[in-house]
Amino acid sequence: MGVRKIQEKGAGPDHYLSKNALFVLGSVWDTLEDVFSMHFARYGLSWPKFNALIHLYMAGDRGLTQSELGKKMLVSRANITGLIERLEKDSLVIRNADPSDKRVFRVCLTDRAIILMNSFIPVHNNFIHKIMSALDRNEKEVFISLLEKLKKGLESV
Amino acid sequence: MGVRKIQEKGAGPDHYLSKNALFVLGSVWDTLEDVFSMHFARYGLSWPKFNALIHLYMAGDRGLTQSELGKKMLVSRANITGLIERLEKDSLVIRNADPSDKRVFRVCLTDRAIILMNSFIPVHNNFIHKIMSALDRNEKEVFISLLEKLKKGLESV
DNA sequence: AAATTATTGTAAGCATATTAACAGACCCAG
DNA sequence: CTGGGTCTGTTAATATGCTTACAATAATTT
Repeated sequence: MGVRKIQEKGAGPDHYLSKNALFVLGSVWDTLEDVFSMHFARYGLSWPKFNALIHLYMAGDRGLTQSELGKKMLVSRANITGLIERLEKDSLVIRNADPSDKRVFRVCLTDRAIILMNSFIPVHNNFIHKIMSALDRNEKEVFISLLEKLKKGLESV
Repeated sequence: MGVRKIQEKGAGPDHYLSKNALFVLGSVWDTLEDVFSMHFARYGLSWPKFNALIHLYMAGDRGLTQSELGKKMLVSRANITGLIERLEKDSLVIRNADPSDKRVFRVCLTDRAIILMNSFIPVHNNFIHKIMSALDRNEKEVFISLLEKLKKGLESV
């Protein structure tokens, strides 16, 4: 049997499994995902689906190509294929062939999606507002600045 | 064509796609996932794999049942089945039948895994220390307290 | 002891992500 | 105007998560 090292109190391998900022951040993120997931589910949506829809909503009637959508959502084209398929199955988007470029589809919201978003967006804004009301204006600013500091540090690792 | 509402500046649907604390939090989390993913990959690991291994490392020679591991990792038993299969394929864990309960396997680290963890854990500690050095001691405390405040708010939604 | 309830690990089906490889269509250079 | 490089969307394989359902085994209740 191999010998497990680093067993001292306070320096043990579990010291980053609790009281650590990254651990707390992870647990907040998990909770956030759960809470948002339920919130979106009440409207038949998911986080990625909402993300796609809001970008398409803002893009207007011309819609977006799958590539454009991928860039905005920061995911690969390969993901978009499946996501759009699922949204199509929900009758929330349609893929229109672009007459000027036979490679691309312009993805557009259906009327059903626009109606959904028109009612969901205010609900979503309230939801976010309610969550963020846990922090006052000053705390929010401090929080954002600390996050940005951490992110800058991350990017230089 | 449906009509898109809420297009006013400052109240438009994109105001929570930037400058918002949750948006910044999400983008930090994304970066964190990328950075950690590369870090783990250098040792042939992933975040979930490391997570399982560190819990097993701390559990000692008796190992953990898949259920116990799931509880510690906060994921369902169904996930553990696949994760353990993949770790078994990497020769990092073995599943020993428990003589006193025919339902369960006790999952244990192989010598290979213990050697790997003995060399990885210090590297990992340094890595986390380096990332967190973006914030000084006071900032870390403030950061954690804000995260916890936010989480408490989240749990009451 | 027998019947009911609970727990364990697995499996199937889905959603979301990744990467790598591909065919088709475009564009620019010569 | 033809070739070579580039871009687009798709596909396949994999990793990770979820839920639901199931069979085997344990534990508890009666």
